[in-house]
Amino acid sequence: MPFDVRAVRVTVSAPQTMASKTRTRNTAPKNSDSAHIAARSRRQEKADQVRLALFDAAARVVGKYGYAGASVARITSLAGVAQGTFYNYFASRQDLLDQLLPAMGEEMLAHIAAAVAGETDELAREERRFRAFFGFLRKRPAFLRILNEAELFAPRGFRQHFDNIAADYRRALERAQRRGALPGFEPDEIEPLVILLMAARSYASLRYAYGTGGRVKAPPESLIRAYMKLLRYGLKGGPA
Amino acid sequence: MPFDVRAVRVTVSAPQTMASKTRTRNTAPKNSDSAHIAARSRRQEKADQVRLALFDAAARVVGKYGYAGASVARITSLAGVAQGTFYNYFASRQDLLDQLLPAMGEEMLAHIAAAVAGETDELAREERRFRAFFGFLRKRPAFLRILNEAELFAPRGFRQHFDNIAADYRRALERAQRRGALPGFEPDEIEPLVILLMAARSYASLRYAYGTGGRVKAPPESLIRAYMKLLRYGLKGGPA
Amino acid sequence: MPFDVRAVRVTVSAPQTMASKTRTRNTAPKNSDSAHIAARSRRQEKADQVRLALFDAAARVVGKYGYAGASVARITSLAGVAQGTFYNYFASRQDLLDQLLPAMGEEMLAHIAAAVAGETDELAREERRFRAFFGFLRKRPAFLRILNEAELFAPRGFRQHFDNIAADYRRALERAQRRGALPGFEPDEIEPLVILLMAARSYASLRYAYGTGGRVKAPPESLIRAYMKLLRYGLKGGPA
Amino acid sequence: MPFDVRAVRVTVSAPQTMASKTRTRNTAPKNSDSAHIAARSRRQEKADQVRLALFDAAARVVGKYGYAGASVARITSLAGVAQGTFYNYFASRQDLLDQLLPAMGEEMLAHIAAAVAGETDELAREERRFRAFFGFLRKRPAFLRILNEAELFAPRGFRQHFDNIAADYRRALERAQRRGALPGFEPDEIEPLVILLMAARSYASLRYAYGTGGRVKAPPESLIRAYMKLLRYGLKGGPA
DNA sequence: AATGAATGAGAGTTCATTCAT
DNA sequence: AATGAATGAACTCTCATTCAT
Repeated sequence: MPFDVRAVRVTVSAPQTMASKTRTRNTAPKNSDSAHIAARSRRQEKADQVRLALFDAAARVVGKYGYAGASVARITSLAGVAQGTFYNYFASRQDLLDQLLPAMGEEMLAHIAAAVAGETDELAREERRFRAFFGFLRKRPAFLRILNEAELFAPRGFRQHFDNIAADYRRALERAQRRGALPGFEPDEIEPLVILLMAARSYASLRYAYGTGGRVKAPPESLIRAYMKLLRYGLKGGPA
Repeated sequence: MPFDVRAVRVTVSAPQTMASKTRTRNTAPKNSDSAHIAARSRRQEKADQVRLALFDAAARVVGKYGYAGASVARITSLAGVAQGTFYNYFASRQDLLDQLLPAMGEEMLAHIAAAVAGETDELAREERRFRAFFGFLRKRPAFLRILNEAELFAPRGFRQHFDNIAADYRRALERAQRRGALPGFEPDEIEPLVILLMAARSYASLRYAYGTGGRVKAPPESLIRAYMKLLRYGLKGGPA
Repeated sequence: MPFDVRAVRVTVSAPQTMASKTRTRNTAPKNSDSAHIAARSRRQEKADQVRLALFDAAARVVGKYGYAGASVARITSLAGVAQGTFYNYFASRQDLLDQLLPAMGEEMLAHIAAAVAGETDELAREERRFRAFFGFLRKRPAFLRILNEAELFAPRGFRQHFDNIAADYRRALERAQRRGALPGFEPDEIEPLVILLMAARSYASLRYAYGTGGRVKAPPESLIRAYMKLLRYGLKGGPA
Repeated sequence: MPFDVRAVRVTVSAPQTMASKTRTRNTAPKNSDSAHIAARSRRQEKADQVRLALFDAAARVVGKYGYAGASVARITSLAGVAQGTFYNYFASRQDLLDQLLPAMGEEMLAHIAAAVAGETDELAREERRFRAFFGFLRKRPAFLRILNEAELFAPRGFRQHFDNIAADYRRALERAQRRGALPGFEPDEIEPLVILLMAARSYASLRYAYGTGGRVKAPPESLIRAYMKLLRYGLKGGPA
């Protein structure tokens, strides 16, 4: 299944204006009769397709070979364009690599938000988040590796993603706290808490989600039970 | 401060038999008069020194430049031997890299065990473990980076270390359970629990320990408070 | 200040017929009612504008980045047209590059001729030429670099310019000789003499005119004094 | 005819310590028994050969194709070594390219000094220098192109060479002045004079020495006559 | 006539490993 | 056992030119 265009659009547009040269080329359109406009938009469409093809190819390649194995040659070959074409869309290999995670991260956020909707109990919400995270991994198997390697190979992208997710998580916990959940935590403990919850997801995915041949496994129920007991009762794991 | 020889010895022997050709050279003793034995052991000693110098150099280099920057040239140069000499001691660059983490991991385990000794309350023990982990990072600053990058650059070593630590942790929790702590967890939830606790350490170190210029920062007390509240009361963070 | 249109026109026409496909398009007039003629000339005017914009942009770019940095992309971008448009006006990048120096050279010739006008003493004329050369460099800073790099990057253009300048110089010296100056030189020594005088200008500009940031410095008076002493008295530098 | 080893040695050693990594590698010789010493010096000899082969190949390649055509691939292929070997001897392509001209320049200086030796009349000395310059071009045909292109493609090397030559020339003229020649020139006019004389050589070589197929032509006698008349009598070319 | 995306050959450089000495 | 020079495959990136629109 290829990339979701919309999700990509949203996030990618931001770094584009900062670091890459795409979309807003410094072309001075001299002419505006309708034929030209039509031609331009047709070209724009084509360009979007190519850009997406590169994006998608990169995600697959990183998913399969890791960032280290994601050479421009492999990516363009999979996308079906010449190597040089790559540089019409991205300033550098790193530029694309850094866009990968934030783009998919947005998609993940949306996926999780949808899963949580309607649930009001905070612990139940967290369980849904946790499950939805793994659900997303199965939907986008490449994401598992992209996420886990980005810290080292796409640090800018990782930081951006991390901050995105952490901010989102933080807002959620703060809302919960205002509703009376999490009564025991001080304000300066919310961020550490966020880190710990993100850690759980990440490490659990590392341990339980990697299947063979790029496949992503569903986590065992024991993991989810343990996670929920920890959140509900702490280390003792049960009431009293 | 260079590597602790003993710690290295212990752990290294394991991967050696798997992947490297060191230590157990097939130097069949052809002669056994004492002069020869003395000569051989002197040679052996020299060899151990070189081996250790390479090990130590590798740890420093990875600590400073990361695995990706740990070229054989840099390691041998720091160790003061020729590049070719490297291959008399390790089968490949990867071979050494994979030995790095398990060796230091043993040291870490010892460090933590010492910190926990004498404490009987399980939650207090865990707090000591958590603090001792960060204490070890400060004692061996290179370990922070070695640990966090090993998963990608030294997967065999990472797995071995991971299993070591997890097994140790598991034994600790099982003992605790037998003593009546952790009453709420089923046997098959112990391993997930171990993962979650390891995750906390690792992610927290990622977020809070990296200082500038290879320095390692002490974690904020708010992190430790949040961690302990989570373990004591779960997500609600306090009693009732 | 942009290019002087007239100067360009004059010179450019020559290489055009050799190497480029411009100006003399094979647009056979199929119809000759005045409306068509007017339309055509309007189009012609537009085309000349584009052509000139490219020319001007190229001169600026070479002046700033050198021939090596004068990519078609940079030139067209500065000229405000698409890359492809370039090839409607010039057969190749090299084609334009080779036209640059001869065009500016004509302008230089005119500049120097104006400076010399009215002076009859040959040595005084040469001093005026020498000074006017540097004056022109300050007027058209880009020329300095264009001239000095053309030999390597636009050899055809350089040769053409060189021959232009040398022929002009030669005519001047021959006229001077007919008026009784330069009595000691044989006819076959005039050309070498021209070379030597051109060498002086060029090397002096190389050594003394390059300022920082594309600025052009005025040469020191000691240079001009030394030059004039050499021409007046030879290597001994003074009478007796 | 390959490079003159001695000439190369002398000059190259200087930039080596500054910019390249050759010769003085950071190897810690741990052992000093005579076998090792012998082995080392044999290796050193071999290394010198390779270095020289690369140097020589580079000179030939630049002489034939120019600096722009002097790719590492071409140089190593002509030298008969692998591309990677190049980087055992030079920090970069540019590093070697910048060493080319100074090395040959030293040789040129020696050549000219030999030609001038014994002559006391300054004008006669200058004629010998002028002729010897062209003589050297014929002896080392590659030098012509190396010299003329270095300014643009090996600016560091050019500057070094230029300063070398200019300093040498300057010393010669100052000596001459102390002996009573050049009475008309002020001290601050010596440097401009040096520039003008170097200009003459260089431009004359540009105009008269380039033959077909890398051959170097002898300059016409008319050039030398014109040069000497200019130096003897100034622009009037003859007495009175 | 104008556009601008696509092309692909070729560039310099790195580095783990080998191997003759 | 130690050496360190040689290797060569693989990498990222540039840019003049083409051509469908």
